[in-house]
Amino acid sequence: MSIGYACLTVGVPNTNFKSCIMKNFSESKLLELISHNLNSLENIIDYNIKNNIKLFRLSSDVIPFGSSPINTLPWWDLFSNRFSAMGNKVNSNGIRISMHPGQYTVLNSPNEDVVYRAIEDLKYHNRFLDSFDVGTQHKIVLHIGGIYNNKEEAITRFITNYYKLDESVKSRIVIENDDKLYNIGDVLDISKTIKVPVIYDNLHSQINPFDKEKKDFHWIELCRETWKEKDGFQKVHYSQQDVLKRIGSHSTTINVNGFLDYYETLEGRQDLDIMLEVKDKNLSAIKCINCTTNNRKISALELEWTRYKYLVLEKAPTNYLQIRKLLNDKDSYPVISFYNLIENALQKEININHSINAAQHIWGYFKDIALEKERSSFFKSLENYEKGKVTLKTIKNLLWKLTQKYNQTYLMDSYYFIV
DNA sequence: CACCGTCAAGTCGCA
DNA sequence: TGCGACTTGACGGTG
Repeated sequence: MSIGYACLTVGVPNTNFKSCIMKNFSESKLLELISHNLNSLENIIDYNIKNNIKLFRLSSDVIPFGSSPINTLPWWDLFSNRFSAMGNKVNSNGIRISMHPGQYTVLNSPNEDVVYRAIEDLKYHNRFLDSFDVGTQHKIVLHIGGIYNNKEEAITRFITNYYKLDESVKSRIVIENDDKLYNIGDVLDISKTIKVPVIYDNLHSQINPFDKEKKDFHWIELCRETWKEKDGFQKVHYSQQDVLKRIGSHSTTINVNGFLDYYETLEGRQDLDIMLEVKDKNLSAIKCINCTTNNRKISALELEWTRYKYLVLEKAPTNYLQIRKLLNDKDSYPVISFYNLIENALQKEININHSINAAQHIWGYFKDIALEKERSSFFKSLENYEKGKVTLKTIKNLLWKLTQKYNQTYLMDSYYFIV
């Protein structure tokens, strides 16, 4: 079983993607953007390898205007060396990649033009994955599309248009239930005709159920039948509702207790990959991996603690002390209590005294090496923050600059700087 | 450097 | 029939 995350990272330097608006489009601009984005993508892959994350969705935005007629660059050729290098890393580390065109790629539209663009977009996604030289278990996830006042016809159109796709594109397509129009029953039905694997999304099914009496595992077992040998392990999407936001909004982080409730219903099945859809991305991936791994070593939690500790200290000093105590027994693996305390701390409102205390802790790394003007600048900012003149972000930016300047590797990976 | 409107895509609900 | 909402992260212009 692999657990992974989608497209972007949180708190990993040099992993951002750039784009431009059509108005500023030019070939040289495009070359520059692609080159930058491929660097970022390789950094993400390196990060995933280092953190033992074996499942990752590639962003569609790596090649700006990837399927647009304005992009006539043979990027797969121009950057073939870069793709090979990344492909080797993916293959040799047993990483499974995937892509997921957005909600605007609609294969079943009654508008021919829209369908044409959808087909072009799927070709782009397939070409992108092909550039890594990976097999057909590396999938392209697609929703069914719109209804246009006649669901039956819309489904027929989806099937007809699916058959128009190239064999190589079809070999990667998998279909997913959505939160509005096509529930898991609909998607499984479509799969019966076109024999395409089905991804079960738990949150979509909760919002748009076929039969709300049926549990997640029921659907996962039915979907399992749609995955063949050449498709690799069955994949599912897992996410939780953000309680403060609109129905369907993904949560900030994956709540460990909720995830484990779900995980336990899977009856120990290991031939299943779980793609998390969550705002804190890689952070939740590491969390869920640590919660489900058979390799229960406290060193994994200690490593996590180096990343979370100042954020916890800033939000909840009590939790900070509790976690330190929790990690004292080196033969234990108190993973659930550990993440419960972290999640609890991060939910708390910022308290000005606690945040000043945490900033001073970080300052401790620099107090003996910083220049006098850096010292005065820090304390001046701290004073201004206390008076409400500047935000905490200013303080953190200042400390982040010092972290980089003085190469404080221990602080480099700290989530403290992700405001 | 912080802030915020804009961009890009297609569908659907509502005047 | 046409317009606004929906979604997302980055752009790009302003202060």
